[in-house]
Amino acid sequence: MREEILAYKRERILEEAVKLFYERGFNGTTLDDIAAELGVTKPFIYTHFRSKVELLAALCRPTIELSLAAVRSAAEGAGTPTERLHRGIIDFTHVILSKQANIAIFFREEKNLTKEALDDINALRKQFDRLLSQLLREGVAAGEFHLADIDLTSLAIGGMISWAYAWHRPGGRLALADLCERMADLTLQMVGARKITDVTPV
Amino acid sequence: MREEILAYKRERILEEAVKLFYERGFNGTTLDDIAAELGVTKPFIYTHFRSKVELLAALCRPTIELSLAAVRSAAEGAGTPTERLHRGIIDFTHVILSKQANIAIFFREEKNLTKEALDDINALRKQFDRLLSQLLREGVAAGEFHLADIDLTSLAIGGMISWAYAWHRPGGRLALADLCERMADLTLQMVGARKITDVTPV
DNA sequence: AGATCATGCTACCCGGCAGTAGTCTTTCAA
DNA sequence: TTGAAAGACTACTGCCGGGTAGCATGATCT
Repeated sequence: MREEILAYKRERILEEAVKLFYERGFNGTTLDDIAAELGVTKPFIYTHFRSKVELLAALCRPTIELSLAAVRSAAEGAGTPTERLHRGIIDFTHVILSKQANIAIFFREEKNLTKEALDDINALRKQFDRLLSQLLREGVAAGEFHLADIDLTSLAIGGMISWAYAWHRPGGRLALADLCERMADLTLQMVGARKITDVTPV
Repeated sequence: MREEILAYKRERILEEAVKLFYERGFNGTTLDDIAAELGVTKPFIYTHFRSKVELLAALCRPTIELSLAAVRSAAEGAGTPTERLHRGIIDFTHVILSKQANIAIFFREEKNLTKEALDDINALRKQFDRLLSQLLREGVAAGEFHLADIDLTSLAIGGMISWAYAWHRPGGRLALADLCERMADLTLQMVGARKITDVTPV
């Protein structure tokens, strides 16, 4: 109970910090701004986070973890490489778009993280890249994908999806789920796979 | 002569600013740092730029202009849509990679620009997107490209290439020209075109 | 009721840095 | 050789904002 309340306060601070860092940038936001938005004062924040940069790390890392978890569960799951890639990209895109602000903040503000926090997160990103490359390799081995350069393609896919944080507008032309689906279709086309809908109609 | 020297000094300042902003971030770099790197003092910089953010704008805008010019000249040039897209992506990728630091700075630090400067640059980006979409549309009309969603694909391509600023390491596995070529090939595969090398061998 | 503890606030410090005022030096013209 | 103008430097100012010390308030326990 005591713990839950503490965790809730922490979440509220993070929520508001994400909103303001996203709108005004990390350096354009003061702790007083965040506190004011929450209807509290600056020292209150310091009872939950040791510093402003710790706050930044706390709102970046879990989001990168989610991205990694999305591709991991798809890559290590069942199905053909095509099916797994499709699933992985849908889930990954979903993370990027539903955590759009966190992702944007991470990419923009990584220079503000401590070296330790950044190394830590970059280790996760490295795992992400390895998993994706490995999945592409399996697809090529299975004759499902047709690629000239696996590692480059992996980076290209990662970039194409990550970049969605920059242009996505919630409430735009496409619903979130549709958008994820289309990004996955584009990805399959890019790796030279037949569309999954041709293989296993849903 | 007088003018040329002035322009040269301006360029040197920008050069050093790009280097430091790229390494340490805009807010992590002081004007004293830049001045020290140049072997001059802070007021010297103020004889060439009115403020720190003007310096930032001065190093972002021309790079975005180059990107736009790259796709424009390819899109409005001669050749089939496939050839033009291929050329455009090669040139665009080349801009992104040869101006990697400037691009990185722009995407990371745009929140630090004045509203006017940002609107100005975003107008260029809008033109970029329109040109790319238009080129894709022509390719579809000509039966060369096979796309479910032209606008989305245009964003995806733009993102995939732009993102290269985040992973490219000069002196890496591939030479710059090869990298550009492969990104263009990936793009063609993504839009469902036959590789240009199948069409017009070089 | 009084003691204790948790919780959040008021009020402050202080360092860093963008931007400036005014001086010195160098150059060049007459 | 002197005067003026340009160009760059020294030496400041002022403020913003991260971080903290210590106080007030109110709940809980005895």
